[in-house]
Amino acid sequence: MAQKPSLPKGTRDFGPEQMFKRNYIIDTIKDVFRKYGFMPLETPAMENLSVLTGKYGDEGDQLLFRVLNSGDFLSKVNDDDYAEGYKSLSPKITEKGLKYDLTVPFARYVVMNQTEVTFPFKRYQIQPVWRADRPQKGRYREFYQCDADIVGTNSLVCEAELLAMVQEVYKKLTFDAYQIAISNRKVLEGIAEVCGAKEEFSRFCVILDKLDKIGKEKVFSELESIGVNEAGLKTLDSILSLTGHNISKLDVLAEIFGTSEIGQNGISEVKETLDNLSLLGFLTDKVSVDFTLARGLSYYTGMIYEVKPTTVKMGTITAGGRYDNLTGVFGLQGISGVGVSFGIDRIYDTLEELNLFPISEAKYSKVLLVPFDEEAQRHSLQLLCQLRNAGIASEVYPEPAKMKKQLGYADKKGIPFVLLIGSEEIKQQRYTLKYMETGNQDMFTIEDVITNLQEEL
RNA sequence: GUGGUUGUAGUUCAGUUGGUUAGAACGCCUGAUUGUGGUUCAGGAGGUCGUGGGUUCGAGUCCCAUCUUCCACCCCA
Repeated sequence: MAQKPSLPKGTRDFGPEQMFKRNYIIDTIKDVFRKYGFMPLETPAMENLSVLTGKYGDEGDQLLFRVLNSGDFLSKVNDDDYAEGYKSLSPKITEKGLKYDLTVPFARYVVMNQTEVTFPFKRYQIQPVWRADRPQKGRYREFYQCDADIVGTNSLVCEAELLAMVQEVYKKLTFDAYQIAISNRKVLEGIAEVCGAKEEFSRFCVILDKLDKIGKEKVFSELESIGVNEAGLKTLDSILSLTGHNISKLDVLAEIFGTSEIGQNGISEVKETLDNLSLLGFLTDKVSVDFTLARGLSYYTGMIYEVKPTTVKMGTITAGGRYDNLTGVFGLQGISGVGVSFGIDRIYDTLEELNLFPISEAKYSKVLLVPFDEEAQRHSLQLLCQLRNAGIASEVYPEPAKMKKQLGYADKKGIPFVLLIGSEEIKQQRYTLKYMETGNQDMFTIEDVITNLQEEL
């Protein structure tokens, strides 16, 4: 029974062309991570749900993919569980889930291996994660994250290093049309405090973050609805109206904060991060302090940052921040971490849109051996062996098909050379090497073929 | 989770107010060309019209459900 195959919603295949480009991005990021001293880590696709739930807020819990228990998953369920609905039923039939991000599994790893890891621990991790979101532009249910985190130190040198890496990665990708927005949860808390929204901090953040999307009026009216009074809005207005250089904005904000300890604290963290970044040799003109930057999962506690393209309509392509006590929920207190996450899929779309992928679309095979008959095919395998031993990527058409077919294969696959092997060649021990682009061809011994191809490399 | 949108050949898409046998381009296969690809020419194969119901003498076309695509919201990479 033939059935049309299909993919689960929000998932994709990556064909060879796409993989070349994806690998280009991933390799570039990986190189930079390594250069900054990060070590690789991988964790399972699945985690126990106890590890995942409660770490991403209510929204996040709903977006977790749950894996149904194997076997008779109903064996532990009775009628009462069923009657009480999914909240009661769910924990009895599913105990594992697909990972939602790389940070929480990393925290789990650090806790489980705390005696082995050397702090500060710097690790990078490039793996798919899954979210049961409704797919949309630049949003998939399976997508790759590309994280680098440093845990076990409070130093703001880490923040600066991560921001430096961001700039180095995009420089290597020849992508320049982006801005890094930075802020600090403590600065936001300070703002909430002076605006009288301290009690509603998380809702305050969510609303504030929408500023560039829905505009000031709507933000203000939403803030009013959570109890921010007119004086508070006026203060906020003056903060949002701040212009000029990063440092001068921060200085004015410090005056507005007055005695708000947490706010002052946040400001000095931002300043120190910027200072460290310039000591590392990076201009801070790509970085702008943005007091409306409030996003981030609920676990961020200190510096936060996100990168957006400026000339392409695209969401955040890189984001990160500091989380003071992520390992705390797993029983390891006092470990602070800070990380950054590159969204490969969105970077891909951005580079594609701006035509920034290198033109040299890598093709693997340098030469295709084209045998005319069974005897030539046997002969070609020995030549293939010599070519490969010489380090030349080469392949043979696996059946003695018509030359038209074999040359067509080389043509479509973009293999630049073919080596024709027929009875005449075997007799002479000289083979016809043809350059596909021009159609020029000549006969050489296998040694000369190898020399010629090596010169081409 | 809310609102909208999409689905016809391998791919991109036509298909009139419901009316005979559902078309095109590209791709694929064969031949022109028994030792020469990308060009050209000739011929050919390929479709349960997303799926399941319903209305009708008759459904690719209308209705309902469901899945899928894309977009916006919530939220997020």
